[in-house]
Amino acid sequence: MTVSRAIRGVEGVSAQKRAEILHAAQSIGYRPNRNAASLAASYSTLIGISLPTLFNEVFADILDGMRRTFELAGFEIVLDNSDYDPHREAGWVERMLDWHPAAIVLSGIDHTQSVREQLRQAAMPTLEIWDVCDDPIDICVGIDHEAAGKLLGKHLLQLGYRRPVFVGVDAGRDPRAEKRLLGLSAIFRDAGREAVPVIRTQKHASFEAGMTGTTSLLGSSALRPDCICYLNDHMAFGGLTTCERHGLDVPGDIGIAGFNDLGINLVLAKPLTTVLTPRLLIGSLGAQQLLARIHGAKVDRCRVMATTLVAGMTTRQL
Amino acid sequence: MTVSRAIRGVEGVSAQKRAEILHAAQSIGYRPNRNAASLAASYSTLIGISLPTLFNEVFADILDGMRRTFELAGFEIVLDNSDYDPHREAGWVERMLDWHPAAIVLSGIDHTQSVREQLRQAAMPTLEIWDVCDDPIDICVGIDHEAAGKLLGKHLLQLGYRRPVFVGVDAGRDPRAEKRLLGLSAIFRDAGREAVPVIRTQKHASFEAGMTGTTSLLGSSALRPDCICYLNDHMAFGGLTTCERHGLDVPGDIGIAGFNDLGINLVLAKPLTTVLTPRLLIGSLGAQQLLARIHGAKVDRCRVMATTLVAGMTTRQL
DNA sequence: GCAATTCACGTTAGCGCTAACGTCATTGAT
DNA sequence: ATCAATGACGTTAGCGCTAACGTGAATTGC
Repeated sequence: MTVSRAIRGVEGVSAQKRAEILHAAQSIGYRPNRNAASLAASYSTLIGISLPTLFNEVFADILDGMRRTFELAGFEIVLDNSDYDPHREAGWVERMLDWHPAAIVLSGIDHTQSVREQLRQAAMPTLEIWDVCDDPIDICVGIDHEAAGKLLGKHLLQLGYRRPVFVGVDAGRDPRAEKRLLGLSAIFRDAGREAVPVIRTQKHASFEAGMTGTTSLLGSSALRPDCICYLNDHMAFGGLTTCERHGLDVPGDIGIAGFNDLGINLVLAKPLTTVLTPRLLIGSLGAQQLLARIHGAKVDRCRVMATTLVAGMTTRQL
Repeated sequence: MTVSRAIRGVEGVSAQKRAEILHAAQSIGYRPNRNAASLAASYSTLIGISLPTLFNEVFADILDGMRRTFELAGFEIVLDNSDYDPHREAGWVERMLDWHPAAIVLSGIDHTQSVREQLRQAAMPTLEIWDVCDDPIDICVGIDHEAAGKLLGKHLLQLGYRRPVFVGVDAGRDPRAEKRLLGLSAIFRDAGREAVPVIRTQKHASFEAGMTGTTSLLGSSALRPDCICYLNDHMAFGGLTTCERHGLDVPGDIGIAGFNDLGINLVLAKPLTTVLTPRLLIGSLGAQQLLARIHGAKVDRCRVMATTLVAGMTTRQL
């Protein structure tokens, strides 16, 4: 028992004895068994994190922001990729809970009812990250995606665009993108325009998906957009090169807008018009909030971070 | 005990009893405690994976390839980012072993001596992925980076390039890149040229790093390269736009080559000359080999995958 | 028809820790 | 001198599983 206390750094051991014990442990190569500790103490140093995908700078950024904070606090990260499938996520949450982790992090706020119930019933500290709502499972930190869509919409409207088209992925694959589309659409509807038409691709939101979506958009004679809004900057860049390949001048013939202000935007001759999202900040703030929550402190249930419009050179200048 | 058997699907329970037990478990919401199982059985369903970073399509691809295989086999992934620091990796391996995982996956073959010793002494199934050598800790699956560097070097030489410069990151930050540089350099040295000069940036291998490195390269009057080889395609693209911003025509004034054939290459008007690496394949094959190893099967200690030269439009045409 | 085998299921012990509660010496207040 | 408080360390029990070894009935072989 004294050894256990000494190793965990718990009070009740004299400095001399502690040094003695640590030295002995070192010399025989003793390592505590974390499974046994977890079992006996009913607390854990595992944090489960479910992300839709890692092929997306957004989640890599958010994860990086969290990782550093959790690591300093001595937690290990158990990762899952849900591939944007709520049922996969639900299955993972169930299995994850069998490990009795210290906390769970989920992407966004759209989860199956069973996930919500299980996490709440287990009184598991749970962080929903990247999207926000009034009634999170436990706490949430992210941005208001609908507002971000409106931010972009207002800017495009102000620049004189009237017939935007949105290029995204299959409905339901990315609920946040749908909310941004909703906000964008609302702005144009308020301005007396029709709802923003949508082109969807089956791929994930990659450079290639931007190309695929744009090719089918430009091939369809029905839509004659004056600007194209993409799910994110990578799709937008794929779209940009596709437009140019089709002989269209950007922004002369058509405007292009992305989302997130990803790393590529720093090196483009023609930087994308986009919306900057503070991903690293969301990650680190989220992790801090969650740690506080694990330690029983009272924290805000919901933290909404600001987004910033980035006026690039792929849309008209004011 | 019968319940334990029924739930694990182990032999020795009649079909009727099993159904009865599973039904009862379902109805009371019973979930097995994995910490207890791990403690009692001395086997685990955790697999620890250490990657240098997720801001790199390469490791996201490899992880994705592994993930699917491990998931089907019922394992959970505990992830670490070493930030290319062997000592961080070593610390994580030590802590990870305290969980008594089923296996460990490390990136590359360059690890601290203590990591090698600990893993070997624990007889831990260990996969070293993305780089290969004759004496892996346990098994390895990847590509021959030096050979890949030579592949690119031969191609550039054949195209008539004589004064290449390599743009990468700080020495030691990416041992694989150093090996590719070694191969590249060897080709030009064999052809009677000097060793390939190197420009290094302190950032990670991003679009921005390509820009930064290229800016300092073009600013230095000492080097007058006829082509620039980058650590990877993202850096190459950052370099490409930077060259063009400096008024250089690519490939007219200067050639540019990347590495990996990343997703962006699909949408570029001027596709990069690069070397295709089979990342997904490496990931899934590696995972399969590791699973076989976990189950005690004999597997090849080393599997080397082929790379393919991609002749793009950022270098002269033959 | 009886021992030997097989099968379904149960009992015991222990995996390596930690919470909770001893024990005993030391300290300090009265 | 007496007793309560404090601090350092030890003892006991149990976290929830599973390996290994019963047990007792049904089946098999000869």
